[in-house]
Amino acid sequence: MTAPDPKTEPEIPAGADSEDGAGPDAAPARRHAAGADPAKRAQILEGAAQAFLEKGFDAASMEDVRRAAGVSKGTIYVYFADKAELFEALVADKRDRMFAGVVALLDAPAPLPETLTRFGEALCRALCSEDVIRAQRIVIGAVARMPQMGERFYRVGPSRLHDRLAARFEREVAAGRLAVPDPHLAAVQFIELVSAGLWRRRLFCGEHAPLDDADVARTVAAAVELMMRAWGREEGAGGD
Amino acid sequence: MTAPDPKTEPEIPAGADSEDGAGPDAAPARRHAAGADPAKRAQILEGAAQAFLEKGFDAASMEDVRRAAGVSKGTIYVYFADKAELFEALVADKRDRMFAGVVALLDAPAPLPETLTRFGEALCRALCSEDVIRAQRIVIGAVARMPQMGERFYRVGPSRLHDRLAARFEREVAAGRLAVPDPHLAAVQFIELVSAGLWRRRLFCGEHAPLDDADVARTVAAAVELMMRAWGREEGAGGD
DNA sequence: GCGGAATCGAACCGATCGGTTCGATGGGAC
DNA sequence: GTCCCATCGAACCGATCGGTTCGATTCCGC
Repeated sequence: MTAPDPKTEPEIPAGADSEDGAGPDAAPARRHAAGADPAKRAQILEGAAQAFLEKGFDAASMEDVRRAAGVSKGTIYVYFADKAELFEALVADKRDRMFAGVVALLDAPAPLPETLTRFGEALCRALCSEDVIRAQRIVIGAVARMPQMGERFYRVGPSRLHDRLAARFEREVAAGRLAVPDPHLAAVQFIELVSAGLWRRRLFCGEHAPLDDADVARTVAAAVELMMRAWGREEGAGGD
Repeated sequence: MTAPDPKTEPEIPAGADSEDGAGPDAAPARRHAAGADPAKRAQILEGAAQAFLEKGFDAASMEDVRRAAGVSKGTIYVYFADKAELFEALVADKRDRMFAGVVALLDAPAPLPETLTRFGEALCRALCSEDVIRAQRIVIGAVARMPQMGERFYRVGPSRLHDRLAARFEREVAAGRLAVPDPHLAAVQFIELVSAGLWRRRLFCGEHAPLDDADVARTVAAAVELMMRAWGREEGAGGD
């Protein structure tokens, strides 16, 4: 319960959690203290994901979570203090996993337009995927009651992306390949453009607004083109 | 589509509802059928706005609404079938009122950059204002349970703006003042850029991410500059 | 095989909520 | 003044939910 909790936000741990089903001999079945079995914890989180993503935070009852997770209700409360803490843990888990892959693409040595395209498509697909959209809806809907969660989500997600992309832009400017006057602002713009018209629509319309690969490709290509036309130095100033 | 729904969306009724407090002699106090008094209805909606915006859809109880509105609980259920219908009516009311003013700015006879700036700033301020942010959070959070509401919100709001701005772009292209190859896509992009980095941040971070006029001006100016540099024909191709 | 701890499972509690009911009230229409 | 009806207000109902309790069970460590 928000105690002198030592879990300082880990720097996006990429992938380092498989300890249950995968490794058959790594750490098969040690005895764990109450509420300290990572496999059990993951099992609960998985059930929570199913329940919350299907019904939302309020509508999903702890009974739903229990059923989906296949554990006893009491056990859940051994691992998590209450419903809110469980949900926050779930969000933190999925969030870190999601952004880890995307942000890495920014350091590719490829030319900027190519890197932007790859990065943009990955980001767009991630942000607009069904599960992530559902999760974001729930987080956004819960911001009023759990402000720190939304704030963290934004800081670890979009905000970090802004900074990393801005850094890449600055490198391009330094190399004389880009003429953007405000790299950070441009980064914010690009990240917005990458899902222009898609993310918001999916957020409000859900399954009634599906998106295919063509949508993503078209949107990202347009974003890259707009940026390069405006600020590119090598190939953006010509005709159409 | 998706339904032979007879209640075709009214074309944004602008302003045509004041019948209560304002006019002291217009229609002072006629006897109304049960559930047919516009003033009473507005009173309930006002209370609902207070309650829902403060606590959210689930957390706000009908008792909260009743208290804020200053009416009897039974009366509420004379005017609205249930909690969901009340909320939908509230959203429809605020939504129409909000977009009406913004969309009108697009038909101004001023030059494109000036029009875009005015339109963009008005839109950005509207979308990011405290109440609207709160309302959007609630709508988004409720999409899973009330899909048609989110869909309508998007269709009457952002989607309509896309179309209207695209039409303006097309006019500019026809007049030879703009070289954008896909006006609708550009419109989507511009509307996204207008609140780039502001709307999403406000949505997730709430009051911890306030925005002042300078933020709005800077963001919109950058959006206009980006679009005009990329596609403008008269003044965008020059230096920095 | 034994002891012990983690987990199970099912009942249980207090509180809240959406929605209903019904007699009292008060203000317009005549 | 009188009737009428929309509204009031307060109690009430059934259901759900978050969270707790506690004896039964299972399984690890030895």
